[in-house]
Amino acid sequence: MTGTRWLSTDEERAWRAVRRLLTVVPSRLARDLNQLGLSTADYEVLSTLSEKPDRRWGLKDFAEKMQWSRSRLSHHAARMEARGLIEREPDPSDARGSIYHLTDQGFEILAEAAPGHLDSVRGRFIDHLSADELAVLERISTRIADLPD
Amino acid sequence: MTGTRWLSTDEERAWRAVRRLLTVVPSRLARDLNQLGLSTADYEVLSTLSEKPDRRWGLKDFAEKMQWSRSRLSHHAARMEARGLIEREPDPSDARGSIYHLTDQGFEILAEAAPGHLDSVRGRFIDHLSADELAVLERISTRIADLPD
DNA sequence: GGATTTTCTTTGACACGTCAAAGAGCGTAG
DNA sequence: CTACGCTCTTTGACGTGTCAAAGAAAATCC
Repeated sequence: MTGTRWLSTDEERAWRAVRRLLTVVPSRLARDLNQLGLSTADYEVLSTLSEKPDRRWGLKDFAEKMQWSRSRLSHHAARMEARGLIEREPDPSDARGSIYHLTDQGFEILAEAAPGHLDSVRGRFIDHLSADELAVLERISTRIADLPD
Repeated sequence: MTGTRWLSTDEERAWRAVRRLLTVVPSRLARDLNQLGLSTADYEVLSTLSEKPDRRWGLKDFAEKMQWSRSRLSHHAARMEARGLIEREPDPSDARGSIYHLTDQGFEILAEAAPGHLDSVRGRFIDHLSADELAVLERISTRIADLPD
């Protein structure tokens, strides 16, 4: 064991607060989104797909872009396909590959859910921060997230 | 639909960064903890239990304290009991109730994992923030988490 | 060109969380 | 004291994520 330094009182209090943030924000956004008929994961898949000009994506790159494991994406895509939100076709240029694309229905559902989700992000997060705070938060977030894995 | 305001460029960039923080930090801490043989949930249960002087807690209050659903805690406790980390007994004062307490093994395992987890929190988060930043972050986190559900 | 290794997606088994329902005891109103 | 409603914990079904292994096609090496 390395020489462990315990947390100071300030650090401890701050860490407890941050831990709460880390649970509470995602769970509230998820709840709001559920009322629109989508899980957070669904929403991410749909919006990531829709950001690509042609709205199609091979699993490998798609998973990488989303920072998901391929297995996770494959599982989730299977479920979304069953619901008619996306479709898979074999990749003509590589017979091992699968290509995912949005169905019209998937696109519509995303379009319906997006404004509500945006309100949710505002109402549960962004609108409660000053521009300065948001800037600090972005710097911190980027720095931490960019640490080596 | 309410008059939806889209995100400004700054807000959008900041929100993307924060979203990344929200996924990446918990997942790294979870990974570190897994290597010590515990899930994040396990660790929370053990440490919450151990913080109580007598190390015993009835499910209802325990769940409330942890902000977990009773069902979730009951399920998770069943799994942890099977692993010998905690035990349940009937509540003598209310025959519907269940009382949870740490086993010696559970306490030992927590004691072994705690320093490593602490290093992890430092190395993946706290040590990369100045005292000022940590203070801002605590204020923000508290404010956001305390919003009405 | 044929064998071997690598890459890619899917599948299966399992741990986890949620929601709804079941099962049992408590509390109270009459 | 009995019947009703309320509260408590557990259970079951299901959607989800992870990890390991299977199955198939490419790429590489001789």
